[in-house]
Amino acid sequence: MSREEKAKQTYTLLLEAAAEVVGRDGYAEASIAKITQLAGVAQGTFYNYFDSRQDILDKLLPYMGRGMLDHIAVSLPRDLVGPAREEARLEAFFAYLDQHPGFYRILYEAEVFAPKAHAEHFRVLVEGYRNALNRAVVRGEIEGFDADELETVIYMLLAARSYIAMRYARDENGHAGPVPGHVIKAYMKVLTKGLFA
Amino acid sequence: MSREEKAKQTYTLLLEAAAEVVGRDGYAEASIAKITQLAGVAQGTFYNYFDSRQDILDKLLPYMGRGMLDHIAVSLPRDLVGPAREEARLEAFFAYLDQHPGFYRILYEAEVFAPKAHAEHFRVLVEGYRNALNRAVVRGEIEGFDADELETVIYMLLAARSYIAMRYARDENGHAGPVPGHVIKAYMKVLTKGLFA
Amino acid sequence: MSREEKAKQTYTLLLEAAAEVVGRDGYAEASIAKITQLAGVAQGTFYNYFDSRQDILDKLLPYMGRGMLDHIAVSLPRDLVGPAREEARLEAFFAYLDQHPGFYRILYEAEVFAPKAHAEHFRVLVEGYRNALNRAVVRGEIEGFDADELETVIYMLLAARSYIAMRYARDENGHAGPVPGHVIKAYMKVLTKGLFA
Amino acid sequence: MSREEKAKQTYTLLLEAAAEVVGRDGYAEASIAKITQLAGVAQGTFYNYFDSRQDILDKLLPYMGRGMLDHIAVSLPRDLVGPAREEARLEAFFAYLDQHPGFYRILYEAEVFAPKAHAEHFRVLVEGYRNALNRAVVRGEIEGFDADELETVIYMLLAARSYIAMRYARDENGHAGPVPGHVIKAYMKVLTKGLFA
DNA sequence: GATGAATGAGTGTTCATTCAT
DNA sequence: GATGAATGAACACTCATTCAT
Repeated sequence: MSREEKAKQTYTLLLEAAAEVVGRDGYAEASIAKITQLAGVAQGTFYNYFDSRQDILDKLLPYMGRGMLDHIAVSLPRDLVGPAREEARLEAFFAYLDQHPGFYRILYEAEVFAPKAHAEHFRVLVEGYRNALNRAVVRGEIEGFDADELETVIYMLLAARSYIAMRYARDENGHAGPVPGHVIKAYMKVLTKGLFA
Repeated sequence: MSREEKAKQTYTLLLEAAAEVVGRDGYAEASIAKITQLAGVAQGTFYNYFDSRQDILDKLLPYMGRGMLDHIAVSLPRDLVGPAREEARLEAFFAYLDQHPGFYRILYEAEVFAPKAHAEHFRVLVEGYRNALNRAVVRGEIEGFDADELETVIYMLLAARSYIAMRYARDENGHAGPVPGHVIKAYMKVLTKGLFA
Repeated sequence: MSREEKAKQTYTLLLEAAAEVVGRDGYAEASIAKITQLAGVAQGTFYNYFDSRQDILDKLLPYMGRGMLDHIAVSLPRDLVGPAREEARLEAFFAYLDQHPGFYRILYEAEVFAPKAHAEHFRVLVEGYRNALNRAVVRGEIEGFDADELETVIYMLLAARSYIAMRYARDENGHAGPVPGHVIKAYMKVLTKGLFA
Repeated sequence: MSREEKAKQTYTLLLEAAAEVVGRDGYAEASIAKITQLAGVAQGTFYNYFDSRQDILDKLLPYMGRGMLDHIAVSLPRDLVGPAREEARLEAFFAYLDQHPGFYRILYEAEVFAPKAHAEHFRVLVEGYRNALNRAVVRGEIEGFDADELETVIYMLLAARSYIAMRYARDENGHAGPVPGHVIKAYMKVLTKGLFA
């Protein structure tokens, strides 16, 4: 392995270690000592790759977030449209959560501990969703919402994801797990016919 | 003032000070030194009223949450029903937020820093909502959702509140402010007719 | 001992400890750990009395400098005038140095490690000297130097003190000691008749 | 360029870089990282030329000091004698300082950070001065000082140089500059007729 | 019950030095 | 000989908690 490759590897090693520590203990408890010990390098090595503790915390969500978006993009069948497409999107999100149990804390604590990264993550997320919904509008699946209103809807969808994950995708120990079917069903009912009949 | 009254007063003083500090600086930055200084008592005094720093953090959300629920209950016209009742609930929530700018941080950071209190707060919130929605079911305003599904809907409603507050109820400095009308409109459209036509 | 007295005592204890450590090891090697250990208090206690490491370093020279000036003032016979007064001043300085072996390092490293304190110390020193020389001018002991030139002379006198101390008042281990008589004699010869006959 | 020449060049490159860094930031802030970066070599390369950080710091003053002495020797007109020769020496020193703004810090911080080099530098300086003054004695320009006393005078002259440089040869930002004429005049008056008339 | 000085474990960060490539 | 990543000891500083007054 060349020097450059090894450096890249150490960088990733540290990032993965940080992801595990933050996912397990939260940002507040993620000390450099824990991260470097888990990565199997000396504390000083950390500072060859990151400027500060905050620096790696800021890079954590972009790193994981990219993975999540890729997963969802890949999981979504190309030809699926309408409400079914939205349902698939939600299930892909929960599937990713199931495979990456730490992602929930990394994502939702970021508002507090890595606000810039959190804001950027949301910007990207909202932008992607905006394009998806606009295509649905063009296809005639969505009617009667102007652009501003659609943005609010996007926040409602992201919000629902997050709270459903908080309530249903974790057992009493905070570990990840699958989401019951009736949850998805309720979500889809609201999106297709509203709450008030 | 009797000894007991004075003690009660100091207790409340500390709680209010903690609320202000946490609302302004967040849980992580809320040191005993800051809280006691704002309350105008010595650091040692703190430990006559609370077991530990975590103790007061755990009591903060119940204390504030009660205030919020009272505000909403009082604000809701008794005879309002149907979607209009839900709309009034949402606006009462934002009105409370506008008057208590620190509440957003206290509430949403609690998941990280006072998880027990956060869980209990949600239990109470969900319970209240469940009763409200069940009454709507009895009135025939909501149809086709079983009990489990209704719980999911409740989480979606709470989620929407929270994310809308995060996105629309704070200016770029994190200060509170009113929510634009089109946001409420979008929220109500989803609840009354869904997203997909 | 009252609380206040004890606090004052701890403050002085820390200052004395710092003086000893800096005098022995220099500013650069004066760690909080060394200072607090010598003072017999916990590391955290230090920060109840000083804002930072730099803070105590900045206070060291004023604290010691005051002692030195007092010593010289007290040592100088009131009625001594002319060159003999200057000779007595020099010897009083060396006597102080002999009793406070750490003072040399504290004073001369201050230019690097506590520049503000060093500048202020010199300001006070120069001011005092200016008054002394002006009185000698009035007495007719000094002639032919204008105010600007007198200031330069003061710097030459302070310089001589310092370099003589560096060369003659310390043994090979840096410990203090008395200054040989011929040194004083040479100093006085230059001041009374110059170098070039 | 031969291997040996290239090695010599790298050695000098490092020394010059160290001189610039120490002159600008002081010994305490002169890290290997800064020095090697300025020299344009890797950190590891440093240790092919110097044993340690202290090693290069110890070699800095001898390297610069030689330059200063050469400058003074070259500047001094051969046939100048008496007080005028001493005056020329002082002005040559300040001229060197003006051209090498970093030299002041390198020289005067050396007592703290490179004590061996500082002592050796003084030894050389004093030796040179001793020869100069002895020649003046032989020429009959100086009278009434024995050998020991002359050494003290030398220290007084070096001291005056240094303090005058500290006070008059630097602006408020620590940058170098010329010395006012009245300073030289006062210096010469003391040397030719003493302070006390 | 109120006080506030004392405590000490814990943290992020720096940097001279080493050594495999 | 040149490289630069890895090392780990050292340091200043914070803060929840205790306890004698």
